[in-house]
Amino acid sequence: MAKTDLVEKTMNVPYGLNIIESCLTCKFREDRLFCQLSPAALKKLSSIKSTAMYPKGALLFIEGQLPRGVFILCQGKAKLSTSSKDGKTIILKIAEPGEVLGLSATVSGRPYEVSVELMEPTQANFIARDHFLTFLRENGDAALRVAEQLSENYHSAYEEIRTLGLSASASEKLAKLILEWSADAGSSKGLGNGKNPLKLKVGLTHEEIAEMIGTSRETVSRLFSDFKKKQLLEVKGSTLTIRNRAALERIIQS
Amino acid sequence: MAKTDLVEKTMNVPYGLNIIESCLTCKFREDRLFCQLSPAALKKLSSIKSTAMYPKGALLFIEGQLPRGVFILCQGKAKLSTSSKDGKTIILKIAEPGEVLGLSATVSGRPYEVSVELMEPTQANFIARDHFLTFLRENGDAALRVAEQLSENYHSAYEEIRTLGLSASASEKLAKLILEWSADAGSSKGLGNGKNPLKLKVGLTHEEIAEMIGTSRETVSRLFSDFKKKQLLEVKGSTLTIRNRAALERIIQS
DNA sequence: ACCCCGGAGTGATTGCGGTCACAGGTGTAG
DNA sequence: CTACACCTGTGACCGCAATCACTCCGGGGT
Repeated sequence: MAKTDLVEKTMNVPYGLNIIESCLTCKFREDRLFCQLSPAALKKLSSIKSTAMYPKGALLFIEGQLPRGVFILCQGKAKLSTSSKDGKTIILKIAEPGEVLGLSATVSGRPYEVSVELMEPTQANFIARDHFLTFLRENGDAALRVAEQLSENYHSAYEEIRTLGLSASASEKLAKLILEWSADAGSSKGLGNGKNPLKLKVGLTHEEIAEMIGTSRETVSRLFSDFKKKQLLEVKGSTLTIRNRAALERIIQS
Repeated sequence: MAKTDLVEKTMNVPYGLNIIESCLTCKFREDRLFCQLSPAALKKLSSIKSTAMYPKGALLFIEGQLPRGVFILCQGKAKLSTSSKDGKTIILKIAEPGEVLGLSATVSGRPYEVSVELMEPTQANFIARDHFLTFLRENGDAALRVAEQLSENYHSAYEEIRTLGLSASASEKLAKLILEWSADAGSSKGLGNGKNPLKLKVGLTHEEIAEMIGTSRETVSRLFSDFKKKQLLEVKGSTLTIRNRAALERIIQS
């Protein structure tokens, strides 16, 4: 494909990324949205998508814009956020490679509800809205997969509502977030207790963490101090070590 | 169960409802999920659905249950809520006739994330999960409509996140809710200002309103007093009259 | 008629966490 | 190496709203 050639030529060492050459050999294909489609459908899909590289900090789209289409993250993380006029911001989620962004807006035609900012240099596929919709109309199985994805999106939004609405204290919310992280990372059994400390990398500032749990930066700082004092965890640089997971779970409580 | 017996026995004049005989003549068909399907698809659809009547207070399903299928409200309102172990409850939305409930859980196979309690005697259609899924697989256009519905669900969850996470004060949230109500009701232009008071029926207790905006019952009471004192609105029985919509909008502000 | 119960209004008290204000710390670009 | 920008940690203060504890009201049920 000409497009890919172009990419190769102009971006030999784009932003220090190794480019994923083809969707067919992409390691994320298996566990994501468009796995198990018919070969014909897959072919059609790759004919309407275009790949591009973006630098760290780039904005794929901004809340309120009319939906141009969907983006699929090949590699790199992205921050989905929304903010009010008075500058307050919520981070709804950190998207990982393989995720489809802008799906609900593209399907419904409503404006994008979040802004997407890349946290690292990123390779992403783009599919324009009209192409995407006609593709879905012609491929019922793909439409069903999209429905599943949307269900998942809804579910995570729902979880966010629960934390925001049901948890009394800020410490509760922070504990919840940390446990979520640890589940994503070493999902392997009972780490994080006593003799089995669980380490994880946190690439977020306190400010950003605050925006994720709907509190202030200072409160996050104080809570981390607290948790450290209580021996629940340790922080060295960007590495967080969970020392007493049980106690964290107890904070979320009852 | 005794409850079901009661339902069967009293079915003749179920709960003072006029039964909607057929989906084909239902006035909600036009503007809802499965409009504009092919006649064949519509026929199939009505062959797999079953209609039932429920008393006020009935629970269609409960959060955490495995998804049995979807419910479509023919008439009557329902309260979608979720709650934590310690008894705190959030109401996510009040569903109106025509809405499809349990969609995301049914599509994804995840447990229902909310509980649905009927606020009035209600007629509803039920479609079992497996029937529904095979129907979707065989009708691509229906799958796409489902995707649209899910987008909408996501969108309203997203709005909830914004109010919960971005609004500073409780008054802001209440003002927002009231304006939402007024938009649903007399969407007609600039009512609710000065000489054009906009009346609307509120069938909710202060307790329930509190659960919708994530605050306490007492605070809702106090806020209503406040708003009345400031001439923004009046309350008589279950009728709420908006006197100064502009001021309400100013509360949401900046 | 009565009671009774669920809802509504209101005061007093208290504490969590937001905000302001600074003082270190760390990294990186010049 | 220095400088500047951006993080992090902490103290002081103070306001909103949760909570507790009542009273009052109205509509059913018996």
